Amino acid sequence: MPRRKTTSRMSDRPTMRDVARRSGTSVAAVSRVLNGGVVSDAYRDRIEAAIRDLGYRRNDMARGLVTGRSGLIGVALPDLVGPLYAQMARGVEDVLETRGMHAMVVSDQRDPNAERDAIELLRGRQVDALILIGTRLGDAELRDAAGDVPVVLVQADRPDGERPQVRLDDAAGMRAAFAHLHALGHRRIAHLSGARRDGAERRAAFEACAAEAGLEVAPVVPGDSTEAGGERAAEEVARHLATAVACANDRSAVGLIHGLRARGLRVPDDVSVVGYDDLDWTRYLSPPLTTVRQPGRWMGREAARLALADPDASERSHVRVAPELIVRGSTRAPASAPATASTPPSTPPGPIP
Amino acid sequence: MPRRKTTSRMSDRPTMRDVARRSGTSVAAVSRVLNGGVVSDAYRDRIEAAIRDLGYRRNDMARGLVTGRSGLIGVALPDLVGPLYAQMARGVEDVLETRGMHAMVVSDQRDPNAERDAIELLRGRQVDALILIGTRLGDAELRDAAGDVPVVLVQADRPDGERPQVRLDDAAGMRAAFAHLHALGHRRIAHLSGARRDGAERRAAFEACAAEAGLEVAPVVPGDSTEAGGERAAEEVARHLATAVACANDRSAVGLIHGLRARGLRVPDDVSVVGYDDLDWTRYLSPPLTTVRQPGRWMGREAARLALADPDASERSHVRVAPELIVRGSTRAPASAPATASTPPSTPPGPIP
DNA sequence: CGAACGACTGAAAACGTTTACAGCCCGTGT
DNA sequence: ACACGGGCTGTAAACGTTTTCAGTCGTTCG
Repeated sequence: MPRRKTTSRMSDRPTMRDVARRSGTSVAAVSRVLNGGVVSDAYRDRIEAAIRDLGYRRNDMARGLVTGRSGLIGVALPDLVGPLYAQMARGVEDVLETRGMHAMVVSDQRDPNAERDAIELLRGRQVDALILIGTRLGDAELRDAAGDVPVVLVQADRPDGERPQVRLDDAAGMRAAFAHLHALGHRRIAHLSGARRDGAERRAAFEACAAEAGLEVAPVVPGDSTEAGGERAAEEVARHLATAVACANDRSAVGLIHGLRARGLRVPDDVSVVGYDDLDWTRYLSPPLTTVRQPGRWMGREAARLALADPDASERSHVRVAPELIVRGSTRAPASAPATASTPPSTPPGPIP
Repeated sequence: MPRRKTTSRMSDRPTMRDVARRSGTSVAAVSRVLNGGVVSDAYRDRIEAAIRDLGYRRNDMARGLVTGRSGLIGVALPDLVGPLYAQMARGVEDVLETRGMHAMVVSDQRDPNAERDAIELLRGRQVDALILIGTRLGDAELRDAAGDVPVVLVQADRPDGERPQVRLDDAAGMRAAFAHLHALGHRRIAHLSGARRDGAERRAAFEACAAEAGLEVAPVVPGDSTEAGGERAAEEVARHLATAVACANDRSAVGLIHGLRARGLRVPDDVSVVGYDDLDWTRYLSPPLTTVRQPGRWMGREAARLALADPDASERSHVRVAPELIVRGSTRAPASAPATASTPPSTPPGPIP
């Protein structure tokens, strides 16, 4: 039996044609009802009724084909499971939602080649803009992969001056952590570094702070961004007799605390530890972790705003987000040199007796 | 200046027409090269060269429009930020990736109305199937919202016998937790219940276990799924003099431990606590949490497999995933009645010095 | 009273693909 | 020599929308 040509093949989903026929009008009228064009009330009623009766839903692919836009923003991130990235994605959704748009999220599993594929995929779907989180692609590769689609970079590996982008002010975060420790009276402060990925700036800031404060002992002990790496680092931290450690991230801070404990060192009694990231569960550790909060959701929001902004508008397109120090239980004054002052939020240099 | 009609308007992205012209062939030939049809080698070479030169990318919207399929599986989940859901999403991606398909993930923020919208959106994008994680929609609502798109349910609130679905065997998980506690020698075991959402089955299983074991004291103390709820529950747990608590989820278990500690009760010395979920950080608590692991990623994989399966194939479409008990440091034998036997499942009896 | 105007309406042309179909060319079997 | 078949190729018709443009019809102004 030949298919009736009056109805579409894909599972007989009704089309605007069907709606038009049932309501005795035309597809143009239906389109106008759907998109808020001008239609008489009588028409509108009849068409809306037909839409309900038929259970009609618009086919966004066809729509996108003719309008040349998809209402989609592509988000490529290294990993859906990392809480920070997920929060960013959510931030993006927050603002898209208010514009009737949506995010298409794909994770590239930290593989630079997969990242290119992800962008490819997103472009095929005609996304209206791309938000690249933690991209490893350089300027040229990016131009090549993204073509003419507007791109917003979030925490890019190699910042590209030209493109809109949002970055965490990692230096400021590390300065806050260091200042907190210093104000508590610590003078032997170590840094547990992270993966090159986002650890470089934090490490540089730490070294700058240490130099500025004139610390004689400020070892940088290498870690990756894992608990295991932190645990391994405990040995070296202990060897340096550091009384405080500013870590490049929470995960290695947690590992470090375990390693320290395994060596009979207590936190914060013997060693103070401050993390970086504020993974949402670190407050439930004992002691609760003092750490630097990365406002992931907010960064996602900013990124979305940039992606939606008119590229010609002369708005500033580089957003630098300031992290916030969250003081909890893993830091205190060293036994040897008691605290002199509590740390005010952003740490003007406290008086030293 | 009128636009040349030979080129498309949207940012002058090249089309198959352009490729055909440049290579002196036809769009059909180009399409065949792209989709692995039959073409002579000479043609293939010329066309591939043109594709490279022009930087042509296929427009998946146009393609989807004619083929009636999108290569997309829609995933609706309550919240991207919850680690379990994110893991499920990742599991889905795992298997789609191998089929050259992709997931379109939208989070409905736990709101049943937003969930309907999400499904609507996904349908508009012509997803080839829908994976609904933790849906609250009932059978009828679902039929209405999803129409003829194949649907796979994951951890649905109200299981719908007809549709393919994957569920965690919550009863088995709770039985494992209970058995572990009981084998350690605990006889006053409490249950900290969770939100109705996914707590009902766990609670029922607990009560069944308690009855079967003939426990005289087995209070169920109400909690929600938050740390705060767990903390509040500590009071009542203490009042019942329970020596062990099987919780409906990790978050409230963590809160409970805090609350217990605030009352001077130590874990596991005075009270053993087992969680449920195995959030990936609970191993870093002190003590590390004994808990029941939900294999989120694996569930996601199963769901994707079901979504891709031929609906007519007489495969079994109900998958029940068994959780695994992870024994760590938050449980031990009660002081009053030392352990009689170790728990068979995952704890080989370690030598006791 | 005629004409111009305004508010609505519908036909039809895109949009960039896939695919059925018909055509071409060349080699082969009879 | 002719028919036939097979391997490639191009034309054109969908797919379901949006949008332009030319109407239609009543109303209002001059």
